[in-house]
Amino acid sequence: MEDRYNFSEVEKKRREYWVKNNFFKSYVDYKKPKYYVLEMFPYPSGEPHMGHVKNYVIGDVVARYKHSQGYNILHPMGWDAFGLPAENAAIKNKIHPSIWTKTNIQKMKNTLTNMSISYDWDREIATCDPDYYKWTQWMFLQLYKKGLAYKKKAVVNWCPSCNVVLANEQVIDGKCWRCDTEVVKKELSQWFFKITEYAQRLLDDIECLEEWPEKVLTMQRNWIGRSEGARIEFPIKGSDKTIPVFTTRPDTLYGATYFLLSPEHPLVEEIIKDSPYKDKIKSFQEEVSKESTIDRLSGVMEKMGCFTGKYAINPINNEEIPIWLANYVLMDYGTGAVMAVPAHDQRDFEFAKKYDLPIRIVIQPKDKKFTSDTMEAAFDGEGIMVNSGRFDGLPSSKSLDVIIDYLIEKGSGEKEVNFRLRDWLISRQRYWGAPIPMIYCSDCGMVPVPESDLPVLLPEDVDFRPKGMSPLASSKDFVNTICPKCGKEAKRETDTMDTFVCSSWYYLRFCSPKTVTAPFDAEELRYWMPVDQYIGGVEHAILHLLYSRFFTKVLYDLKYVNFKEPFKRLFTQGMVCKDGAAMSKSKGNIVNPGKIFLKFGIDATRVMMLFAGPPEVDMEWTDKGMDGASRFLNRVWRLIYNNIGYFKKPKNKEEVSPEDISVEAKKIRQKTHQTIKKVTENIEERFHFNTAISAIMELVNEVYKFQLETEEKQGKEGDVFILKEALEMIVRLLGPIAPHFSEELWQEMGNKESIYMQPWPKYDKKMLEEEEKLIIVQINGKLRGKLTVPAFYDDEKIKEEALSLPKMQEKIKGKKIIKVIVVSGKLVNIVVK
RNA sequence: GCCGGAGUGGCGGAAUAGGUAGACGCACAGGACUUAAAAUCCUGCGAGCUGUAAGGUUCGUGCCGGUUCGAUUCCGGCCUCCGGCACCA
Repeated sequence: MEDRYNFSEVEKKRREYWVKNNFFKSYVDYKKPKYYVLEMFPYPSGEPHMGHVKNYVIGDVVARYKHSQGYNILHPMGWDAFGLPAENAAIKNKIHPSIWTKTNIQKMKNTLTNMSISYDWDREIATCDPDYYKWTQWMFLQLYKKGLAYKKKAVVNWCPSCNVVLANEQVIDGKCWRCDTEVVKKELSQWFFKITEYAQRLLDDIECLEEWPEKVLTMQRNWIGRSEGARIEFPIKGSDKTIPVFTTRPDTLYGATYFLLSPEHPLVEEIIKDSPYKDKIKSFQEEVSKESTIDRLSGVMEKMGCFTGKYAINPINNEEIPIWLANYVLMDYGTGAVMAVPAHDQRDFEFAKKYDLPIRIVIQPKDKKFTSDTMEAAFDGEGIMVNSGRFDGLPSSKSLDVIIDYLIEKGSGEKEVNFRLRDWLISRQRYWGAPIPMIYCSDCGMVPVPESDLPVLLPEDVDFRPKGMSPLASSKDFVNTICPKCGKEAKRETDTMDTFVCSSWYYLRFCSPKTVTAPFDAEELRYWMPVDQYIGGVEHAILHLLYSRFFTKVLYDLKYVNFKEPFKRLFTQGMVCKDGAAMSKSKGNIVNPGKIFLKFGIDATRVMMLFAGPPEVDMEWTDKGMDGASRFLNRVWRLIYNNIGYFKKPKNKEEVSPEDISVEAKKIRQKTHQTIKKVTENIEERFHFNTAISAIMELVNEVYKFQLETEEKQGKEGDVFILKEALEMIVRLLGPIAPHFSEELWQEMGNKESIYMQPWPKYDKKMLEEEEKLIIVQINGKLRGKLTVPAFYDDEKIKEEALSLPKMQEKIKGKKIIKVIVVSGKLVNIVVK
């Protein structure tokens, strides 16, 4: 054993030792409870960055910790390998996306194996591997069979830079989630997954996700966006058509003074065909369509409208109200038509003011009275109904149901629930993805590829430069096929699937990655799923996590799985920042993990990342922090090295009598057990590795002082036993945190078996008890003194002692004691006047 | 605008069924060892006032107020920052 910690040597030695002994291989074992730890698999973009490192270190600590608690661990890793960057890099550097991707996978895998993250590499998967995407295509077919995959012509989000459509979830602030380019609208025929059919269940089952961060659940709730209300039919004057509107406020129906249509509403054409305002309306529609997505989404846009010349009839009072087009009415929410109630909706209020439309108050608050010509903003609170015919005098809160019932009776409306969630657009006009397994036959129409013909292989030899249409369309060998139904010539679908489809089920594949006859082995799935601990960045709070929940529910309905939610517990880690900003190439504040590992070692990096702060919070990377972490490891190393002799000697007796132990040693023993307790609780309950490490540091500091003392004072016979226990615990508690380091020390201490195989240490409650207690003495709530008393003292005795302190006597002299508060074993507060 | 989360020393952060604010670490300063440096070890380290010293004392957890013997923690009202959603009818 060297007198200083040679990390490069030790890390290499221990890495090889673990691999040689196959410690991280996982097998089904019904005798043991299972624990499935999963970190969100990465997109293989090249070298891993510090964010990856943080993610995998957290996962590794959890996996190793849970293993030591006797769980049978599944801890796999793979690659989310399809996607645009591969294609873009390929275009730029003229290498095939598959080569680029494979090279990157190799690079990232090298780093991860170097780090000795406890992955079972036999389970490695890559979504671009035909053995994998065969089953992604299979998933598509199951959804298709169930009517959950459909193709339709729709106005979609188009990124002009990536040359590809985007799902709603991939549009952020009107911009492409990947390249920040402003998204434009385009009408295209596209494949969708009917996630909206699961909206209610996706919302309801959020209640089951007790161990997910509240933040993520809130985001999902908002994204699903359920609102309850009514669908009300408005007849068009002079036409047999009615136009439905959706409203959450049927109670304000009497206040509807005009009617709004989205400029894209399909009925606009018909309504204006004999209108004198026809030309004006056409140019208005054109103007609105030119408004950029960003402006239209930003909410700061000026409200604009145009009268159609037609009238709608309010079904509740047969009042005729003018029909306008307005740019603030969205075609893809509700029905694309709105009853405008300016007195009780701020948007309608602004619009009415601008175009001088009537405002009619139908709900008055209890404490004041509004008048339509003096009110300065819409009143959207609850109150008493007025100007509402037979409903006058009803509280608005109660009138909701009453009015809906009345409309139902009249046949002009019904209850309705609306969701903000849209169907998931999954087709992409790009090369590097899983081909959609569909065939178009001029006779049979759209025919799914038979499951036995899967996979539909991605052709190798394709010009994949983006042209706005799928590159696969240029490959005749790919496109031309025969119809599986009639055997005639037919053409393949040339779009590929959104990569989020691939990643919506990968956690299932990890349970049996080599199964060839099915996407997963049912038996293995039953044992391993659901994922017990999922760890990743919060940026997937909606996208990936919502899609995966959707897939699981579909598979549940198809009886392929027996659980409704895939991830039992979710942990979202914070970002790694430097100089106050997230590390990014454009900011130039990237720290290369490989260089750090070479300079400081893997374990020091782990300690630094874990110690910098709670893992769910963004952390600040500092070089000084790295110095501190290596200093700590070296300090522990020296501590063990200085005392290694005790472990080499023949075995000491296991038990010692109290007389053989010095007072100082007793304190060390107490501290040791307190530390076990604290570290266990901090890891178990909230992943607060920073305080776990600080607790170990405290113990190390105390043992340092203690060993110096015993050297000089020669201690008592039993002290060696206590010292050894403390040292052993320091090493074992560091096991999951600094694995190479503690494995080496553990074996240097004479243990033959790996520290990885050791059970997690348990603390002894008896050892936590103190013989003396420190009592805080306050006067009027302010700290005025301290008192040490035997632990068995009761409140009365403690109070006496506190009051009789000379210092207290002096301070309360001449004052009146009003009362004395005693908090058992902790504090005395003397209240004086 | 709505919904979350957070504001604590020079810095990262501890401490909340209300009970010593600042654990642990970083930085800094002083000392020991050394020819010297590095490394290591020891000591100090929120601010002010006071004392030769030990100590004493006031202020201090974004701001203002409340409850309480006692508030970083609970309540009410603000301010700031971060994240999400955003003309969703």
